[in-house]
Amino acid sequence: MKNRLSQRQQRILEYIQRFMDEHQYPPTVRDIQNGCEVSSTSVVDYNLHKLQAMGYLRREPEVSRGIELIGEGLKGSKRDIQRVPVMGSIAAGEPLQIPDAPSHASESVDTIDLPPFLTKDRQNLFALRVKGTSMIDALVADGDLVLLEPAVDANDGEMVAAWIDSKEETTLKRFYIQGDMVRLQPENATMEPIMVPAKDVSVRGKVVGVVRTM
Amino acid sequence: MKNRLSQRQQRILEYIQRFMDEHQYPPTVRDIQNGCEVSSTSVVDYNLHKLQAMGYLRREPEVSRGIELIGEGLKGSKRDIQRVPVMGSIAAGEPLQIPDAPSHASESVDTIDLPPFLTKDRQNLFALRVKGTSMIDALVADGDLVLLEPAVDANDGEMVAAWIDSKEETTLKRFYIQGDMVRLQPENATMEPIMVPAKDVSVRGKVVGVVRTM
DNA sequence: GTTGACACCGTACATATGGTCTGATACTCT
DNA sequence: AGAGTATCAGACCATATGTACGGTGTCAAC
Repeated sequence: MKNRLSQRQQRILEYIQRFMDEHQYPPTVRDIQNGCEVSSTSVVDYNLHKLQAMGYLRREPEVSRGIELIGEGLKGSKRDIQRVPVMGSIAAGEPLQIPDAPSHASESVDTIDLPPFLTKDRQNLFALRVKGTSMIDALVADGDLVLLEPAVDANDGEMVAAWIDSKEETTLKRFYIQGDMVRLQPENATMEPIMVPAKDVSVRGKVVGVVRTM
Repeated sequence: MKNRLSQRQQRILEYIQRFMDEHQYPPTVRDIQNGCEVSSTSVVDYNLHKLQAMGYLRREPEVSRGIELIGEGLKGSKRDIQRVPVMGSIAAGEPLQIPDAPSHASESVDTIDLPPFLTKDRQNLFALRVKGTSMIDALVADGDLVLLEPAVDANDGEMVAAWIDSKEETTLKRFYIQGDMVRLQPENATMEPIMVPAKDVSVRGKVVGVVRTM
């Protein structure tokens, strides 16, 4: 299976995206035919099969307009939004559950929908509501929503959500390795850094975004 | 025209929302018929006409699945996202155009899509990219995206984008009225407030959100 | 009672639409 | 050149789907 899009497939894909931005529903095979200057429905059908095989879209057989863009096919589309869970609050010292296996069973958690300019291809994001002012100097305020990408590791200076064994809590801090210790640095002049053995701390996620509403 | 939804119309509306969240396309009249336990397609058609007249949705005649949710009908739907223009940068002193009449003609501007948890019913929002550190102490950093609601007025202490006649520029500051003067207060210890006559300053928008990506 | 508006039902119909078949054309590879 | 593959054109069919039309029961107004 060739993995590159032919010019025609590219055009069809863009047409579908454009169509779905304008209307709230997908185009028909014949819409695509006209919109992309194809002379036959069968050609469209043929290429849609190809696009489906390449994972750009899914089709519901026998269903008019039964086209769903998925994966790569969503890029650039208005509809490329991710629903991410708000896992609770952080820095208030409460234990925090992190989605390991996608715990989609628990419908109870809040979710928010994020547009692509916030997610930027990252997968399995989750969000936390910040409690407290420990990161105030890093421009993260009480009540802000921080967006995290799951991670088990971090580079010096990155802002992470980290689990501290001894305290049995997850906290939002900057991460620095110092020998076999880890320094968790709050960004608040009135607070002291936390030093813990590297083996007693585990990174849960890196902060990739901050959102504040007023 | 009655303006309340009947129980059946309520149910149909919710069904359409649910259907469009699950699939990427709207339901057919018969989907609705089954999903809402209606015994006839014509009843669905009848109620869809009603919903359309009440402004909950739009229908494209003769088009299968030609249902678009609009206005109130979008509430609670995953698709309730607003596309807002990024009008440029602010606080760097460049003149800044603000959308008065919807200048949708200018396709050149960047846009971002905002989910409902950020927009919260507000209309005609626009965004600006922050240049500089004048609001650093208000936790707005260089490079942040601020979300603004058009306004011609502000209360003391609100963060606004304001046009200053004498300087011919728009700037992001906190807004305070002092007699017939206006104090535009930067939130940066190294910067001085700007005092201008009230008649020479016009508020363009209030900040309603801040977004930062890393 | 009669009327009329309203919500609902059952059905029939036209067409919008996806799928398929047949064959043709271009391109690669041997 | 010949085999093989990818692509395309046009026609055709089955069905998915929007819509029209006639009819029923209810309820309030007159």
